[in-house]
Amino acid sequence: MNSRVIAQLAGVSQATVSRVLNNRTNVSPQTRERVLQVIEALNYTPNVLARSLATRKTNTIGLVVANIKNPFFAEIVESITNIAASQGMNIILCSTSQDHRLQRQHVRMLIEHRVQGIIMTSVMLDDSYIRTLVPNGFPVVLVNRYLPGVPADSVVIDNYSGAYEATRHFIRLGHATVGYVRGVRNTSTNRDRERGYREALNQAGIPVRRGWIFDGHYSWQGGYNAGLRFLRLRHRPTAMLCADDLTAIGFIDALYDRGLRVPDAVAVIGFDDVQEASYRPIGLTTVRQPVTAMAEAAMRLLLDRIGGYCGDPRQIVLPAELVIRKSCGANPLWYLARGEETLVADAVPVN
Amino acid sequence: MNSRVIAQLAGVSQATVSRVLNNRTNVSPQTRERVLQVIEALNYTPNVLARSLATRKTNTIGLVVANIKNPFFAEIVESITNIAASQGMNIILCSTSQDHRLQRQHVRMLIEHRVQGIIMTSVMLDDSYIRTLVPNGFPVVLVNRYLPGVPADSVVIDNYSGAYEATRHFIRLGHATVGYVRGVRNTSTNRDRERGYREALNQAGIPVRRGWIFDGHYSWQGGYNAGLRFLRLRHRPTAMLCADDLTAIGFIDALYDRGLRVPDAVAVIGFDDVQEASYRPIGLTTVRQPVTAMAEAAMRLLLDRIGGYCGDPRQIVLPAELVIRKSCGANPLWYLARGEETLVADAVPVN
DNA sequence: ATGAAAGCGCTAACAT
DNA sequence: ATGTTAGCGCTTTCAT
Repeated sequence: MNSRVIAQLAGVSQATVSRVLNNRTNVSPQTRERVLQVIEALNYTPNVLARSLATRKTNTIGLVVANIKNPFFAEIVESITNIAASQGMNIILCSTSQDHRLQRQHVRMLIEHRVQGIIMTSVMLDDSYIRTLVPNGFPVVLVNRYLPGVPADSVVIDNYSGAYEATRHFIRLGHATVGYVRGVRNTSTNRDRERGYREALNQAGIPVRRGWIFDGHYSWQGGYNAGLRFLRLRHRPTAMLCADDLTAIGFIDALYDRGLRVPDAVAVIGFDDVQEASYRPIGLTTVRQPVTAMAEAAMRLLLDRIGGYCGDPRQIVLPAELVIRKSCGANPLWYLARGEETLVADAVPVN
Repeated sequence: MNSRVIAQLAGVSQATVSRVLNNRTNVSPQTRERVLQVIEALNYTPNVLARSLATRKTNTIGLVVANIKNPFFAEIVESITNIAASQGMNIILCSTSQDHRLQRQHVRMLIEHRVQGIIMTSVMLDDSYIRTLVPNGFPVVLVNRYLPGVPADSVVIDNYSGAYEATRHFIRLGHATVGYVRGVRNTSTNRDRERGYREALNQAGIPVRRGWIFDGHYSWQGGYNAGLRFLRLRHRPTAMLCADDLTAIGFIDALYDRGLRVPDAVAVIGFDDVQEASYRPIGLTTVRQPVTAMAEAAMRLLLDRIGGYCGDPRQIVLPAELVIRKSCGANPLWYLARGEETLVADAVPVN
């Protein structure tokens, strides 16, 4: 069913139906009423595809994430879909499973769908094909991970400082041996975090030991495997920084399965501050990413571009914040003794 | 840019370009090659909207979930988008935040986009407007929650039995006092689970006490609040069934904040078996929903409908499975003594 | 205030 | 094997 049959039944031209649908003013109240009644009676719904074809606007944006099951991405998706909905924008969601080919395919699909812009949360450092989109003026915003050398808008937190501070925190707590579990290696996030970790050790005059850096993949399983390898170490570090919270939890679980507890056996800090980190039995100290603020910033950048803004790329870097819980072994008294405020998280919500 | 300019530059008709694009056989290799080269050179991408308009097929399906941040839904989204991608289908995702109006609005939007079918994971019992879609022959599949009286395809687990068995398990472990934290009340899932809980107590001759049933909303916060109210009880039950895992974790966290530990203070069982339930420090006993199987079944039903199948609605009910961890206070020895296999979950993954 | 007509970029007969 | 033509269901001038 289409607007033409509505027109016929209402005894008007199809153009008039279109005017009613779009709330144009130049249509008499009686006519409008009549048209609306027919629409109602037939339960007619306009075809957005045809409209988009005619207007060359789809009001749709593409959202590409690595893995929706990672709660960090789930939170981003939630925030962005909410903002989009409130702006009358629709979202086409793609999950790439950290797969280059798949991601490229998805981007292609999005462009075929004539989305008005794309938000990508999961670019890898060698996804340089993105570079070809941007110079064409196609609106792209990178969130969470960025692409050095690619002139695209981006929103990230200061991962370097986040990791640096987390490692510093370990050192101040008295740890002279600190390890690291990596995330996906060819991502800006992992690169910056690993750099922050190394730099903090260097500046403290603590050598970085290769054997204390484990591979991971921003996943529970990656952290678990790292934990198993950690356990086989002759000399274990007393503290471990993990590339994200999921990794940290996997790491903790591996120790747990062998009867070791955190922070007694090892101190652990993660990255993201997903809700799981705050679950009390876990109590993960972590570097928070302000997801909502990131999503808002990303949507603002993207909508600016869609609105025609074509200035230089803007890079938004939000601050990282260390959220102290129990997994780092910090004791509130320790902070008190040093005259610092306790940074302890999770005030008890009252109803 | 459109296929017409490709045609011009390649010196062929636009119909031929279309043939190349659709891999039709009736086009000479040389022509095809020439066209492909122009396409490549101009980096041309066909317009799916126009194609859909012409073919009346969008290859797109709508997916409506309550809340992507709930890992159970995240897993459903992940599974369904993967299956869809493998079938060349695209997904438009909507998150309703348990809001009737919003959900209705989203469904309308999906129909405007001419999706070829809709998968809904979050219908509420009074979402009877769905009823109007189905008789029109529009493909709709309900997953997780169903709508009694609405003749739509659906995929659920046997929530009644799941809750019944979980409660039975408590009773067999010696608990004579068992409480329940609800999910969203006007959902089939909560209704069936609550019924299973009540029935198990009834059949054991244990009275159901109103004060031991708390409201929740399938959320951490709901569980946490229930936990706080639980703590104010004069006579507390010794075991609590929770409507989902998130609720259970919130409940556990509330107790934890007051210094009580699970299962020492109370035994707890959840529902879903999301990954969080298996995190070792939590170790939540729970009723598993086989998410992947549910997603596959749902997609199969939907694709059948899209393919033209128009038989009677099919209701698929998958079995629920109790996954034993430590939060219910079960001890492997206990099972051993009774000559039962231990059902304990989470075999240690080795790399 | 309303209608007629020309597109939007594609597919799908129908011709040749 | 290729071209011509008529839509798909809208929006948008341009008339009236």
